[in-house]
Parts: sequence; structure tokens; C-alpha cells
Amino acid sequence: MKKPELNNKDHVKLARFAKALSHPTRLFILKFLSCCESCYTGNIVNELPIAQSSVSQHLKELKEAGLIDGTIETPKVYYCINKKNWELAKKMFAKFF
Amino acid sequence: MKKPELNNKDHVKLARFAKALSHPTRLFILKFLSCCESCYTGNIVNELPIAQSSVSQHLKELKEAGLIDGTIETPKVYYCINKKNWELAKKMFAKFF
DNA sequence: AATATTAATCGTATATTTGCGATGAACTAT
DNA sequence: ATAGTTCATCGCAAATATACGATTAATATT
Repeated sequence: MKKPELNNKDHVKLARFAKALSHPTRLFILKFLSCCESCYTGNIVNELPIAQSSVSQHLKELKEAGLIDGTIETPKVYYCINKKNWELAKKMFAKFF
Repeated sequence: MKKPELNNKDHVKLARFAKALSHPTRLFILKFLSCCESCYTGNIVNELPIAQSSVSQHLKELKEAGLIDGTIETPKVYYCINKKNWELAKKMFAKFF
């Protein structure tokens, strides 16, 4: 097997995905989005014991990591899994192990 | 699909693994351990541009997450992948996606 | 125009992470 | 005994993460 490189681009990308997955609340949100029809921020907030602003922060992080997308349907925001990056992350984790 | 639970034990465990994987240096170390014969701390330090104390810190985190084991062979310390937990993490990530 | 709804963002507090150099512990070799 | 090797830990600084209440922005309703 070949020697790994530091700051290998894949490692940076994978680390980014891993970071997004590194908090139980975010794992919960991802699972929730992957199984429910109503995926507005409010629906997620209702399922969690933390403040709306905190949920919003977690959603922002998942969005910045590319794992979810948000669509404004004023005054609500609809969230869903970004399937392309979800598959990419899945593949990258599978490849890593 | 059933509704996810907050603080689901699997989520806490998976988040722990994800956190261990959330830094490029740690991904590098894991890859290095999984492909090299000489896996003493010094070998790893030599491959990285960061201080020995920082590497030691990353090794500690990987160890606490259960992904690696360290064996003292004074004055060196030999590190290797903890295969049981490695497989467990692999399965948990695969199941999650 | 005034009010209500929804969700992001701001400001703040606290905790954790990351990195470093210096030091210490456990030996080995001279 | 002294010096050298290897690696963990300490103490510190800076950056980042987590959570909260309050505020703001965008829009719909009355």
C-alpha cells in the first residue's frame, strides 16, 4: 500500500464530513431528514430539547458541509439531504475503512 | 422508517468515532498505521510537520476513541489499529448512510 | 399600517480543540 | 553516576464549538 500524504485533498474533505457528523444532534437531524416528509426547521426544533437558535446553528453547519440543502418557502425553510454529497460521503467513508 | 431518537446510543458512539476522524492529521495517522510496518510514535512524528507533543495529543484522542492501541516497548511506543473497533466504526458508518 | 409567523443572525458565556515549548518519566548505554 | 532516547504530560495561547436569549428580516394576514 502506498504511503499516505498529509493534507491529502480527500483527507481534508473527509475530515470535513466527519466533523459535520461529530455531534449527536446533527446525526439526529440527518436521520430525521432522511425519513420524514415534513422537513421544515420548525419540525426539527419540535423534536429537539434545545433552543431554535441552536438548531439553526447545527443546520448551518450541515449545510456548509454540503450534506443538506435549504429551500426558502417563506416564512418557512424546507431542508433536505443533499443526495449527491450524501453519496459522496458514503463512498469516502467506505473507501477509508 | 421509524423516527430517530435523540441521544440514541448509536448516535453518541458514532459521533465519537466521527469526531476522531474529523481532523486531517488524524486521518493521516490512521492511514499510516494501516499501511506501515514501523508504527512507533517517532515514525509518525517524522512524517508530520507538527511538534511531537501535538502528534502525541492526536494519538491520545485516537486511542481514547478506541480506534488505535498503544503498546509500550520502552523507550518506544508501538501503535496499531484496533481492528475490532475499526470494523465496528466501519459498520456503523455504513449503516448510517 | 399593525400584527403574527418563521427562521437566521447577533452578542455573550463557557467549554473544547489545537498547537507549541518545556518538563518529566522510564528506561538504555556509556 | 551521567548522558541520551523516546514519548507523555503540563501550562499556556489562540481558535473553534456549543448553547442561549434577544433581535432582525422577510413575508403573510388582518
